[in-house]
Amino acid sequence: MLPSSTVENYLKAIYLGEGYLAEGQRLMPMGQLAAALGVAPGTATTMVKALAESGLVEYEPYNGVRLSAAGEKLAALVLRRHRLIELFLVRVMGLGWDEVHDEAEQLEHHVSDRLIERIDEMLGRPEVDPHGDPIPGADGRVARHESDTLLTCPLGERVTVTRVTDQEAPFLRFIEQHHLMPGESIEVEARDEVSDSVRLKGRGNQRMTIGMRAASKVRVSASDASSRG
Amino acid sequence: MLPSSTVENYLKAIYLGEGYLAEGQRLMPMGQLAAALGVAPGTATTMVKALAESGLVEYEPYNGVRLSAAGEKLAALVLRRHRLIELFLVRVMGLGWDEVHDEAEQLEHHVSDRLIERIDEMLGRPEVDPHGDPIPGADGRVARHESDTLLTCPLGERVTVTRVTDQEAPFLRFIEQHHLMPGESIEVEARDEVSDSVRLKGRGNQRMTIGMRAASKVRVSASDASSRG
DNA sequence: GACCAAATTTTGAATGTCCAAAATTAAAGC
DNA sequence: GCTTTAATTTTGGACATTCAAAATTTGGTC
Repeated sequence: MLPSSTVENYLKAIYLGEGYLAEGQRLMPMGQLAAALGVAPGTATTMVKALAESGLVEYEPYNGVRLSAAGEKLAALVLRRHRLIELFLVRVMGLGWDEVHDEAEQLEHHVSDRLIERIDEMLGRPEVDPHGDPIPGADGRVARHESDTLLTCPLGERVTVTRVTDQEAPFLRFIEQHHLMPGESIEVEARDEVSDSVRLKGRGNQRMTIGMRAASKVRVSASDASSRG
Repeated sequence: MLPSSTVENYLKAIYLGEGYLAEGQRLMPMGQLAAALGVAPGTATTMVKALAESGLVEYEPYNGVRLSAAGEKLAALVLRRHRLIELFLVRVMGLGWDEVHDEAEQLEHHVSDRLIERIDEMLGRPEVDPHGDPIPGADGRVARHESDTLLTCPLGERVTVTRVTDQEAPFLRFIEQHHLMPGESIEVEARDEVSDSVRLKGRGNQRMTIGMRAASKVRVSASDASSRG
């Protein structure tokens, strides 16, 4: 029995919600899951119990839920479809990177393996989507390499934007307008806890100041010296 | 409230099932509808009553069902999406015309207006899909021009294939292999009721004989003299 | 005009997904 | 250790979609 859209969405939400606790015992609280999916808490409980029945998750009542190996693979494949579709919509269909998320959210559940393979081939087996998010392989494996954000990277060093971890259209448009998209080279000049802000030197040494919440959503890596002229 | 995939499929089935009775009072029998959708008869009855409630169809108990104006428009738009997607998959994605129907069957319910508009634009606002089926406009209007089939066209005259009205992959592959795809020029040499067969002269005057059922699924129009030399 | 077969509708029930509100449990403070 | 609060689960119910099987209607036939 192939998983419904709903099941795929639950698995994806758990998969994506796993960036918040130490290794090993990482369990997603039910409340967080319900909130992520926009359903009532009771609904999530019912659904998660069903998912546990079919072996896709491990459920610890009152504690939370975690993906099983099978569930994790399935979730990765959903994400693979999502991200390939996003990249396809931007590169081939010419849509804006701020408008492809919702479309992909729908299509990810209804595109055949055959078509996804065609898309992957047509795009040259890409490794990241337009937001810099890694695209899992057809086997469900992902190359996760840890990286800093604008909140954690060293001050006064040139870094390259690798990833923008917020899919909201207004935020993405802000990023685009300020030349903070993946690939751009920038530098963090200063951070100030009190004013909750981060000062940046961007393209053409243009200065800008953004809030810490926003800064935490921009991932960067040290600009590789070998990549410059 | 936007229509579910199920509702769209019911409307589409009624729309497509309307090629069998005289004008005006054309009603689709419930049994035929149920068969087209692959559901039990009782299921179709229940659903059609609900559709009648929401004004998408007119339902005459024990007689059958017909689309309302609203229902017809909606059905046409579903078909528009379906056919644009099919053409897109063939022309842009390079899939075979025998493998795009099922894919489109899924995607037609989940593609946004925005993306459909992009596809339409990218394909140059096409009028027919890969099978020669007309693509309704964004307003739901279709240019229906009547045409013959290989069963009804004049004998011994050159005609051009315009449309193949069976989406089954094996049939489409047969058509492709025998050069009977839309655009090909052919001639019906003879028909024989007793042997239930039709003899054709195809590309390069290649002879072939096909059954009457198959012949009825290939639509043709008189080859326009102005389109030669 | 009664009867039969075929088509159709009704009935009763199942599944998947959801909610609101009540009941329960866990955690934290005193 | 009791109590309050927050999180979670349970309960009872809704809605859309489906089925199988029983009941009904319709359209002929004799």
